[in-house]
Amino acid sequence: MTTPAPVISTEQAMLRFLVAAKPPVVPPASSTRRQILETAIRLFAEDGYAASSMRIIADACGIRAPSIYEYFGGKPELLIAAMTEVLSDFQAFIRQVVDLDLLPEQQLEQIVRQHVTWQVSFAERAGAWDSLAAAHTLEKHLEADQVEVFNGLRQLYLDVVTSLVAEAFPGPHPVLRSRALLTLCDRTTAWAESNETPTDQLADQAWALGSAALRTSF
Amino acid sequence: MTTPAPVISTEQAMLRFLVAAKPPVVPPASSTRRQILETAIRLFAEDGYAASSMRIIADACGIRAPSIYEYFGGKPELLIAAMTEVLSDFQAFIRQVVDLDLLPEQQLEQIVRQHVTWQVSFAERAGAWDSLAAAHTLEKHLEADQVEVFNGLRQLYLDVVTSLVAEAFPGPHPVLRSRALLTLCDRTTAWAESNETPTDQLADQAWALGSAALRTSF
DNA sequence: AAACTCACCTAACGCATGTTTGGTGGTCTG
DNA sequence: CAGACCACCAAACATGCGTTAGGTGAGTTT
Repeated sequence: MTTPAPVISTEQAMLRFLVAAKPPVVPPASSTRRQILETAIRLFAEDGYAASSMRIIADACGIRAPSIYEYFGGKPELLIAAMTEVLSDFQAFIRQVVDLDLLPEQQLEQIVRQHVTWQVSFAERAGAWDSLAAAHTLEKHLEADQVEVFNGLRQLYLDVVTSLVAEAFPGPHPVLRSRALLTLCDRTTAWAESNETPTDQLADQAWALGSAALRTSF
Repeated sequence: MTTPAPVISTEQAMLRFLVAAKPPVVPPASSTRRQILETAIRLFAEDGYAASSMRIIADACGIRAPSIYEYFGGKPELLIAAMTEVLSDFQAFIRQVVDLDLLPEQQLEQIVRQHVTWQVSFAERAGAWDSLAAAHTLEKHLEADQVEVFNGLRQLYLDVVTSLVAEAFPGPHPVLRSRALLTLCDRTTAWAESNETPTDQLADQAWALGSAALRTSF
């Protein structure tokens, strides 16, 4: 299942990541469609796929279930659209701070801070404490080939982070250390001792914990 | 929702944790009951609550759905039994290495290693990559008061770890740093670059990453 | 041997689900 | 003003769900 994970060059990883920015295939254009999508994102993340029936999603939008079929082919398709929307949004947000001219450690810090910032906004958008755990749960309901598409997109991001970690914090197990760093980014929001902790402070904490852990020698 | 999290003394936290070891209220005694319980643990963790119907669970045990009602009052009760079993098993396993005479840092290392070891065995038992994420998803299907019971038990463990962290690695935000440490314990298994990585090595990695992060100064 | 217990079963219940059919009313367009 | 289009809907469908009722047959007890 897992390969020995060759670490590609930072430049190559970043270029691949940047190039994956495609305009959405179907422009939204309809506000009802948009509302259904946002509601689905929130309910799927909060309550899970099975617990969010088409009727419940529709009611939350002020419409009836059959109307959803005007915009989406069915429930699985709605799930794919919701997950695609979230993943694309995340990667576009990260792309804003990708800069080939930054030093590796500075680039890594920028990405960590942007990641934490996005996570805070996702928690507000979807009411979910952990976007990655939610995604993993939801993927149980998808076909294997669709899961591969999402994993491929995530891998582009993981490659960027891994190559930066390997450059900025040389040492063994760069993949494992990258995953640890990204988990800190995903979860720091949920660990906050108060809901009013400012985002900047959460980003500080994630980077402090993460950069310390990255200096680990095994 | 969250209090300023007073850190209680290590001794007090450990005693509370140890004292919570009660014999199960209902002795299993029946092998069919045991098989249903283990199957439910696996399917709930792998596929989720809604996707694991009574018929599917029963079929996996070689019986028919109504027979489950000979041993459990219903599906929610089966879920509670499954989660109680897993949480009790985990805490009993941790209890084996709780030792009031150890130095805080040594005690913490023992607990981290035991935690990682348990996580590996849980992954084999239930096919799930993250017991805590699975638990959080499943708790959506429980009544609030039952969730509180589980949270109370988890808090006993978190208190032990937090007090040890505060003693062994003095600094601000002991609760946040403890949660980060425990997340490393939960997830290191899933990050392994191969499924054949020996448990000892996973424990090494978790403790290396964790103890490095704990030295963080904010 | 009769009575009882036990583990399990088949059949069926009411209900919620995803989805399809066949509209309805309003707004543009000729 | 007729007709096309659009966004939406009520009603119905087959299916699968958790659960209950009632029964069967083997093993034990009296």
